[in-house]
Amino acid sequence: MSAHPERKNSLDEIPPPDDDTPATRATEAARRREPKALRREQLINATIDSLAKRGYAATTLADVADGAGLSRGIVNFHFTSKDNLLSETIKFLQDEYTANWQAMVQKAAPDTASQLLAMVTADLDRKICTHRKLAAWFALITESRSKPAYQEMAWDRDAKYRAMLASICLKAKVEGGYAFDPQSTADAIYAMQEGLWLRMMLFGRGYKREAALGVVLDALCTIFPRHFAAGGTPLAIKAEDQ
Amino acid sequence: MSAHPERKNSLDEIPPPDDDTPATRATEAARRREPKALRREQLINATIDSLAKRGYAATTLADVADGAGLSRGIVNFHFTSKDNLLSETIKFLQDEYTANWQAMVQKAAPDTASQLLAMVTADLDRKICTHRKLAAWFALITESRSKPAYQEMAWDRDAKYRAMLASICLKAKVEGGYAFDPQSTADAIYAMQEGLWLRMMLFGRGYKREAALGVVLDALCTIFPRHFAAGGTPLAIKAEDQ
DNA sequence: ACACGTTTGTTGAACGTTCATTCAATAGTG
DNA sequence: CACTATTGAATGAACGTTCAACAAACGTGT
Repeated sequence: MSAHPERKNSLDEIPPPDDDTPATRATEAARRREPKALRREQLINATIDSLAKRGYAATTLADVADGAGLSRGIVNFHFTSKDNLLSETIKFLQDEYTANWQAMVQKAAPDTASQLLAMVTADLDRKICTHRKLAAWFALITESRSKPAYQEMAWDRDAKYRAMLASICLKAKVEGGYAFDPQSTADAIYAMQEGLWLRMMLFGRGYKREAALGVVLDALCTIFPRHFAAGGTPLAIKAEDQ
Repeated sequence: MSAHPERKNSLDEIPPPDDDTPATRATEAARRREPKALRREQLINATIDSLAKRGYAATTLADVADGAGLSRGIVNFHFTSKDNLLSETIKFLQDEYTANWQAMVQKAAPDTASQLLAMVTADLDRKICTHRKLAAWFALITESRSKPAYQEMAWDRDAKYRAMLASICLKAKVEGGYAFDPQSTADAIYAMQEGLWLRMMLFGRGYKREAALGVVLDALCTIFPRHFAAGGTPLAIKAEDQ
């Protein structure tokens, strides 16, 4: 009855639990049974796709709905308004970002160099540092002038990351006897990473994750020469001198 | 006859040559005599204002015209289309940016430290690093996904700056006996500056030019310890060792 | 098991608004 | 009188939102 051929959302699609009706996967019926949260995530993903492909200005609800393989009115049912959809999208991206680096730092070894390396590589992680996610994030954050809610979220995200980075830089300074100011150094590193994000976003196929990673690792070597070996970036754990 | 009270363009307004009619500055008549290029610049300035204040999505031709104190159809007369107006605006910003750092580098002393300092402070110059210009630039550049012309301009701008910065880093490396890779270091510095731009754009009143300048100078001290003294950033010109 | 009303998710057409663009009319200039 | 710059109303397209209709799933009583 409907004209939607198939839903073709981007990757990270979770196959539904496959509960009953094992036969031909009655698509229409199975789709309807998916929980509300899944449908919301599907629409957010379609929004990210649209933002990345067409930019903020050209992202329409019709395009989002088409991208998700659903009909026109669907977004207003799940998100009540376009503004709200975009708010939830930026929230999704920020939450994913913060959760990712926090998890990576927790998983890393407790020594200073490892912690620093974890924070810095988290930003360039495969999961976070996709072209579409970067493009969507910049498209949204750039419009934050007119949306105070965005700005607040961005500030929050920033504050958490900066504080953590600064505390690690302080530890490194004590251990390595460096002369730098910890907060200033943390700001410099953080700014460098956002600048590399911008480059990756702008020049997609011309500046890849690996290139950015190389720049970051080189920078760590020159800033923390007693914590990182010159070559690639094996970390020389410091413990002998105080 | 018209309802436009006064034109209230932002700063850098060039007062018209004030040629004849010395009396009360017959506004309407004087305005009409201004050359075409001036009117175009006026409209571009109004566009930057609108982009900064309302964001890309909410920037309309009506708003630009109002900002310039002119009527609705005026933009299409001078720029034929909105797309073209935005193209010319981003071109204006990029040209101003490139001309500024090139002039500052040329004016600076020829030693490595001075050249480096000139390049780096040019980005944070009063003339370039205005909140409205940053906001407008990000708004436009972020939408470059859908506009290949923007991307090409951005690539050009980047290439010039990066090449110059890399060549200076190479000189510094030879002079100072540093271990870093020159291109990688140049990329790191450049990325850091764009990241600081982003912060300034996002947190307007919460992160000022002076703060960013401090971060950059500190970074120069740690990266080029033989070229920059630790305290503020007086540059210790290197000439004695080879 | 089955029938039936309720709830929930979904659709697509309709509405009203906003906006870029066009253009005929007008005013200023040489 | 040409010519150029400017105006403001008209046009038509695009978009967000609303809503009546529909369909599937669930609950209840039998």
